Amino acid sequence: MDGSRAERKERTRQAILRAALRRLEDRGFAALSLRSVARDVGIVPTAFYRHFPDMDELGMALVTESFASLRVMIRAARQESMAPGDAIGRSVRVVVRHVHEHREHFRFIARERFGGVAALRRAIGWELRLIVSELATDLGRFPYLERWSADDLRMLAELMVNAMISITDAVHSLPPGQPEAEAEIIGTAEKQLRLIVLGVPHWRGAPRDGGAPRPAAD
Amino acid sequence: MDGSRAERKERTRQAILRAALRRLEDRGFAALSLRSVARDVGIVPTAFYRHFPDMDELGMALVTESFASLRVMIRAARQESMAPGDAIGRSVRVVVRHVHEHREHFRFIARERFGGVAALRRAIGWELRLIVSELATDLGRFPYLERWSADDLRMLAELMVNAMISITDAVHSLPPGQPEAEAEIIGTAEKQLRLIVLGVPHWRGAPRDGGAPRPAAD
DNA sequence: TGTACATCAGTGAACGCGCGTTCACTGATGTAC
DNA sequence: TGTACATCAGTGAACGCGCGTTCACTGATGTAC
Repeated sequence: MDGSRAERKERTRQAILRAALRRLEDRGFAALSLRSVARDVGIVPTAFYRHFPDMDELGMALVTESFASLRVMIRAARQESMAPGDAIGRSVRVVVRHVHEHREHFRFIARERFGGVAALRRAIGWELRLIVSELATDLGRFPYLERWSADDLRMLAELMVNAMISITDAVHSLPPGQPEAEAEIIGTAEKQLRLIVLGVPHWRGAPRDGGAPRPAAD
Repeated sequence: MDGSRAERKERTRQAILRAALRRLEDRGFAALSLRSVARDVGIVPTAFYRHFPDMDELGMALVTESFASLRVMIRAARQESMAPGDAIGRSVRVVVRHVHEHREHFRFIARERFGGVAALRRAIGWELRLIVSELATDLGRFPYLERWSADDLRMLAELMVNAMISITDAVHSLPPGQPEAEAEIIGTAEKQLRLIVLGVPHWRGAPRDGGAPRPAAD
């Protein structure tokens, strides 16, 4: 056991976060007990209080950590989408890779987004709305989208974020080590995003680019 | 207390389901206790076992009931979508109305879809996949879509179901009695579905209808 | 460098509580004759 | 229609268990002089 007292304390704190995420593999946060976390870390239950005032604060720390992870992914996906070529395909693969590498973070967000703890639902909802706003701003720089209203950009961003969320759900709901099932998920996700993008030039008939008729399918 | 013994038993069973859904307003199913349900119903905890072998079976009964409710909604939305005129708008409004009238069922599905109980996650996932399949079949009858592959129809159905699910999430995450916030949700949902549909005639350039260029926005 | 004191991460006993489940029971309803 | 017996929804006491939280503590690390 080396390191200063502060370093060792930080290490225990990290161990608590790791143990909690591991325990959350098959249970919701509401069903996670302080004692089970302490047991996994190898400390006595009362030592938990040296790091968090209660379980709710542990939950909030997990939200913070999980969204830090999500934002790393978004930054990577954004870079892929700005390079020329198959932007959608590369973005989707970035998402899938990150979901694999940080399964626990994404599962935590997915599960607690509508989970049993109101404080976590609120915090996660807030963060997701922020991400939608940021994507809406980004989208405003793409062809056809420069003249869209802020509202419509948000609408589109929301649609895309929802599509991405359902990819992450699909990815971590399949058992590990099924490359062909995963390839299918990736394929479907790409198609969905392509279909959405396909509608963009025809939105409200704004751009004068050939005047395809509005579909009769509505 | 009238009715036959069987009728009274059925009434208690219904009371248990009602009490459970009421308790699930602010908690996940994993955090729902047998004793709290019994307390609400007004029976002794042990009487619960006359109706369900354990809490898991109560959960499965709630899945069955909630999806019966969901299917009523789908049938209504399908009817709206076949009448001429603003099919999307009317379908969305049907969804929103049903979500209001059966808040508890929809919240249950939303929360337990990724919730802490594996058996419920599996059952709900199965039912949702079934619904996607049925919608895919339905969609195959619309203009432009007759010649889509089964895979692509499923992809589109999934996208639409996800969009609808996020409507229901949005609806029951807002406090009751906010007509203007709700109108905005409805508006956004309609736009999202319209945008998706707008891409349909241009998918893979299949139909020869004017040959709009593929968008550069990918 | 050495000593005296302060800090504080982790300990361990103890508490009261709500939980799921068991068991033998009660007494109203249902059925066979 | 009346009687004797069977069924079974609901009762109430009891159990052992894991939980969150309190408290006074220990002893290694850190700091002031």
